Amino acid sequence: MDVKTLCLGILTLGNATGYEIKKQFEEAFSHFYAAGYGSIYPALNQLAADGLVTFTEVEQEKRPDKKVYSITDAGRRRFAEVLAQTPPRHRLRSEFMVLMFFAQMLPTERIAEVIEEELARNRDVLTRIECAEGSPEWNTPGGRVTLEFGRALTQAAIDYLERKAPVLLEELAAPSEDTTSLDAEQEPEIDETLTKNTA
Amino acid sequence: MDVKTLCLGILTLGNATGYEIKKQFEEAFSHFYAAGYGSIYPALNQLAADGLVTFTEVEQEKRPDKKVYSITDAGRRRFAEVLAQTPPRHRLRSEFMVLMFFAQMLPTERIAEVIEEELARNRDVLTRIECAEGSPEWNTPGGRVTLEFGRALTQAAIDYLERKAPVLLEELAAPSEDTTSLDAEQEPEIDETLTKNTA
DNA sequence: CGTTTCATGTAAGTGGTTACATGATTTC
DNA sequence: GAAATCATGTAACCACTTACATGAAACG
Repeated sequence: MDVKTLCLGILTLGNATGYEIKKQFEEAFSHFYAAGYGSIYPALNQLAADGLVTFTEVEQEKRPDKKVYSITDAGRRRFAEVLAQTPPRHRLRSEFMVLMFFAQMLPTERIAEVIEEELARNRDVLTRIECAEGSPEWNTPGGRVTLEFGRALTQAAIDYLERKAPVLLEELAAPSEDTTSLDAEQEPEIDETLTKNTA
Repeated sequence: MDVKTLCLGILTLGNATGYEIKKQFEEAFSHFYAAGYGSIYPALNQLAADGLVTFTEVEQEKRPDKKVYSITDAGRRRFAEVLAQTPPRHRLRSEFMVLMFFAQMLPTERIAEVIEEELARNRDVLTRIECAEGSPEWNTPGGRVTLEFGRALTQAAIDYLERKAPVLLEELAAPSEDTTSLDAEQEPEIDETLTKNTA
């Protein structure tokens, strides 16, 4: 599913400008789908060219002019069609996790900093979700589920990081002390090769 | 961070072929970074051209020939550099969540199916993580953290979906019965417009 | 006997990011 | 006086996805 389709979906909920659509993304979707102006505005132009949305130019005093977009019947039909045949993918791309994986290659303070940043980001997501939960706008069955689901995941992340960050930092500071495995004594390095070929 | 850098990182752990690198991705990284052959093989060719890895062609009987890649000193240095200046991003793109959000627009059985699929996927991720946790290969401070963190998030997702899926399906089947808000009586539809302009 | 495993690649297409461009108004 | 808000866009670039191509052997 692309940004074009998502814009269509948001316009299903009511008329909006490109700028407002971006805000909708940030308010309720930011924890599972990001989109910037660089993809939203071209998407809207394309949708208009395809007759899936229409717009009215509104002149304003003291504010830049704006285009208020509405979804057309064709647009509604198209959205329903696309939605019906969208496979429910769920992909994470996390440089944070990569940094954690290769934690030994970075200074321990840097890791501490990175974890702190990630915690801050998660707390931020959480407040944004709780704020959206308070607004009546997202109080639909689907809206509630996505917000609650987002909250559950974000809370789990915060809990884990708060609990385990100190342990990791300790391990990194003192690599010889192994706090979890008592039987593995002095395993110095991973073997030179990962190829376990029987040939 | 791109696939090229990730390949370099994996080769930090030991020599491997492109095929094996893909397997490493699947075993330990799949829950936070995906990569297919279509990005791995070109990445390795580029890395070799840049002198960051070398390879030996190994002829095999009964198996296709293969190229075993090793990271060079320049490659190690480059990886450390890139890692040190990688911002810890963490982005989710979830069509599953989009489907949940627009659940009212789909048949209830389809939603049930989608949730079941997502649960199955999560259980799959969980077993893959638990399998990796059993193997000594990922028993490093960083390896443990990424696996445990992945497990925490996946478990939270499973818990939430198992707990709340029946509630959602009930709400969708009987839209008039509102199980959560007792004060909101007969709010029929979201307002025609999302524009809350004061002008 | 069908599927998975091993093994490497290419080529076209897509879709999104980043940076740039502009500028008045309101809030802190 | 600085920063955020409102408001819309373009253009170059980049990285990844998907589909295609090939083929023997082992496993169930």
